[in-house]
Amino acid sequence: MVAAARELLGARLIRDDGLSVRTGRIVEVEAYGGREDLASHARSGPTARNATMFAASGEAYVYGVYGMHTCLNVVCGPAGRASAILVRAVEPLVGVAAMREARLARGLATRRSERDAPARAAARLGQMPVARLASGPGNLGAAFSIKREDDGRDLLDPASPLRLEARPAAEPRPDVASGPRIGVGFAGAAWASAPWRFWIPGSPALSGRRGR
DNA sequence: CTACCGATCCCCT
DNA sequence: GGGGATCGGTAGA
Repeated sequence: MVAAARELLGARLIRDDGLSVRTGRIVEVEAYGGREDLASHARSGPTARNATMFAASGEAYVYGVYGMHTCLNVVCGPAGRASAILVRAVEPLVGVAAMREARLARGLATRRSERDAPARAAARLGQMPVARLASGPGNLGAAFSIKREDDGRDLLDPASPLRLEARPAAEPRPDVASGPRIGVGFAGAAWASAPWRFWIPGSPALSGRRGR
C-alpha cells in the first residue's frame, strides 16, 4: 500500500470526456488501510459508502465529504482487503482552461448565494495560478469533474474517461517526502501521526500552504 | 501569521 | 440526527 502510494507519484491522471482532455502529474497522495487504520473509511468494515475500497486494485473509489466535495482514491489492495490511495494534488499539464471551467461550475453550484458571488468566483479563478487549480483533494475533484458515478471505474483501462498512465519512461523517478496525513485527528494520535502522506518536494501544486 | 467559521448532504458505532 | 480524508473567507494577535 505504501509502495503503491510512492509509485503513484509522477503518474498521470487523465480526464477524457470526448470533448476535452485534462491531464495532471500526481504530486501528493495519502495511503489508507483497512479495519486496523482508524483514519480509514474502512475502519468499521464494508458499508454502502466504502464498498469500492474492498474491490480489486486499479478501481476508483470516489466519496463525498462536507456536502460539497468529491475526492478521488485509487484502490490498491487485493479484492476483499480494503486499501486506497487518496490523490491530493496534481500539477495541471493539459486542459487548464477546462479545469478552470470545471472549478467555476462546481463552485457556483455549491457556494453561498451572495449577490456578487458568481462574478467574484470567476475573477478569482481567472487569476488563480495554474499550480493551484488541482491542489488539494476537493479542488482536484472539482477541476477533474470527479463525480459519484466515477466510483468503481477502472482507472487502468486505456479507454476509460477517467484513467491513470504511468510516469513517462524518460522522466526520472521523483524524490519522495513523507509525513502525517491531513485532517484525520479524529483517528487518535497514533494513526493521525503515521507518515502515510507522500509528496514530491518542491512541487508548486502541493496542497495547503506549502505551494503558495 | 494562526484560528475559527460556515457551507451543505450523504451515510452511519 | 450527527459529523466528516475540505475550502476559502474573516477576525484577531
